[in-house]
Amino acid sequence: MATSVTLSDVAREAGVSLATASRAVNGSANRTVRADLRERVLEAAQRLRYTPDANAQAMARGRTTCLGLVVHDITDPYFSSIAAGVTAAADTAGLQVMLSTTQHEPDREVEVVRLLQRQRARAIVVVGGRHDDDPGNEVMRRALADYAASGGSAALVGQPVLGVDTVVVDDAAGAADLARALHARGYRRPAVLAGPDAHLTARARRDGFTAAFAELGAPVDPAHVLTCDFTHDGGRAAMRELLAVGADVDVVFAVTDVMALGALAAARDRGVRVPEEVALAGFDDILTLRDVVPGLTTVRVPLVEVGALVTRLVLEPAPGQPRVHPVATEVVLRESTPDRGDRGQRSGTSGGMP
Amino acid sequence: MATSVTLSDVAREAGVSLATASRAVNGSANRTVRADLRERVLEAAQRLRYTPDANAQAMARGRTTCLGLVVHDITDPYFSSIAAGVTAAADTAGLQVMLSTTQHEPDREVEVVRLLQRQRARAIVVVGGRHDDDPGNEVMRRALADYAASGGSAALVGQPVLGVDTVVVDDAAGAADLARALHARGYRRPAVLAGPDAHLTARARRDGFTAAFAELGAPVDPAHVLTCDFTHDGGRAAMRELLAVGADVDVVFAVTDVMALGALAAARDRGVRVPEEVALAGFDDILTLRDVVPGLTTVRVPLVEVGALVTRLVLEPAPGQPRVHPVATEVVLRESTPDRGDRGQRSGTSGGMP
DNA sequence: TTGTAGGCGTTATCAC
DNA sequence: GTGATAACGCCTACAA
Repeated sequence: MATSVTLSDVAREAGVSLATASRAVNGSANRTVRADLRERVLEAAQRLRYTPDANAQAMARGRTTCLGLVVHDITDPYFSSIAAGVTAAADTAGLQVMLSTTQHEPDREVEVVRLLQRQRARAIVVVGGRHDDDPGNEVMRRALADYAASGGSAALVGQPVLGVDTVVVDDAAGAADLARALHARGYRRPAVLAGPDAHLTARARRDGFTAAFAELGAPVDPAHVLTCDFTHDGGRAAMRELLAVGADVDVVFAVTDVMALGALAAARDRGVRVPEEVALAGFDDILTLRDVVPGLTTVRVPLVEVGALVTRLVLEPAPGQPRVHPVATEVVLRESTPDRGDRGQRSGTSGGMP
Repeated sequence: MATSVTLSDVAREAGVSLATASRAVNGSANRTVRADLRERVLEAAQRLRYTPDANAQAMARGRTTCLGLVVHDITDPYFSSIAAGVTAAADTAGLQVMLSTTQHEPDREVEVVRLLQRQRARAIVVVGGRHDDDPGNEVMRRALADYAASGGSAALVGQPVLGVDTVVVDDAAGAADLARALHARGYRRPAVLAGPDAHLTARARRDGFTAAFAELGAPVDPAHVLTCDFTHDGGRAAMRELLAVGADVDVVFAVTDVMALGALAAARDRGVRVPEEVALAGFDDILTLRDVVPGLTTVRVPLVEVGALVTRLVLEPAPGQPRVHPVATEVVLRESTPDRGDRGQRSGTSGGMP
């Protein structure tokens, strides 16, 4: 920085030693400063417009006030809500949040952890479901282990496969609850926009959903479980596919709200009305969609709380085994899945898709 | 951090001096290192799992690789889209983003700028419309000036009243375009959920809208211009008020999409159907709403681009007067404001959805 | 090309 | 309670 006032300047101006100035500006641990001296120092600091250099403090103290946050895509309401929880909790703890986005690229995620380690972030929060690929996870696990070895602590929102404390949303149970609720509303021919097969969150939601429907005696047609990207466009593509083949389906479950939005777009493109011709449900209960009419049936995940929780977790690291903190969900029924009433029989002119 | 490998360790391990190690790890400007030596150093670094300390580098070099980003609320799609643009551009420039949220509190905004200055952020991007209160702006202006004096550069997305480079969305023109489009669709009795009176963005949108309607010979009833918070709940409260008095209105313009969502919630609460009983339009064209059915008529602001733009701007500071970079908008007509057809004259409509 | 040494701004450990 | 002074980890003239 061009010309910045240092603590030495302040000390000189106040006529005290550097040490005293330091103690006055940031109350030292045990040492204390005489009131009048501190007054003088503070005045001098103000007069000179002194601003402490956090980098220098970090060096001297051996720790920064930075917390790293890793998400895939900050425009995704899922991540931005969690991010809000993280920033709030970090703020409470007096930490700044360093935000990194990975654009859904695993390599980039590892890279970003390394970057955060360079910054000597005091803690790292990684958000995002893991994939079922050992080599990929292994790289990430290694990066986090390196980071931990350097003294930082990390935590994850996802699945406990990285050797760090993890907040785990009970996706399977939530999806099963949703399935039962839809069944109760009379749906019998569900389809699933399932996301990537290897994505553990997607898989848990898909499996929880299909298992519950099977248990209810209305097994999901395997042909109606569509793999796709875990994104808006993924949902859109899968829905388009579903519509293209004219699948006989009365409700579509997209494993995230954002994917459900993509599905909605596909339906619109094809002129298929939701929920009149086909019902739709998502997962997450993202904020922006809460007031849309017709409302999207979904499974609420307390995203902001999850963010705050994982942050508190990472800031009070526990020795020993990585902890797992489960988070419950709640089904939210809205207009996108109206009651079919007649328990599975088609009513009116349409019930399936074209 | 607990036990971290330093460059000295690497140098010793490689049998070279600290200086050589430094030059090998980060290719020094002019000095170059013999190939075999560099190889040895890099190997040693790898073996020891050396990670450069960005804080130490920042001290030695006199500049960090941090860019500060200040937004009101990261869960708001408006801000998160801009944030995405900022992080992308920052990443391109090799910078990390430090995210701070103000929760709509002006004091907090100033505080956050100071925090960023402590961190010696290389640049600061502030996002958010200004208020029409000189004292408040003066404090912020002062904080940014202090920051600039310390060698950083700042830029703003909002109105050019802070003495820094500013990206200015042409809100008035966008709102006027919207008004004309609505008029062309036959709307004659508009209401405005206007946000805070002192909020310059809100005001520009409101005034652009009302001026255009007045020009078209259908002036907005002043009683139908409602002041409210610049938030979801603000829109909701205002809409509730509007509905409570049974205002004679055929279209409601909320000055942001998020406020329009609040309005939608209020309508739903009261059992008023949109757009059958009253049409609704917003501003921003936030991502999440693009595929909702019925679509929300709005004015598109290229948010991600705005974020990238302001970041590029702040990273190539120009001497002299603060620059102003205007950004144009585009009306997007959707189903929330169907053509009234039978009313008044028609002119060609723009945009629109399938 | 390589090494030496001073300095970046602060904290912390000592004596006093 | 206060003040020198040695770290902290790295970069960079400057000297060799």
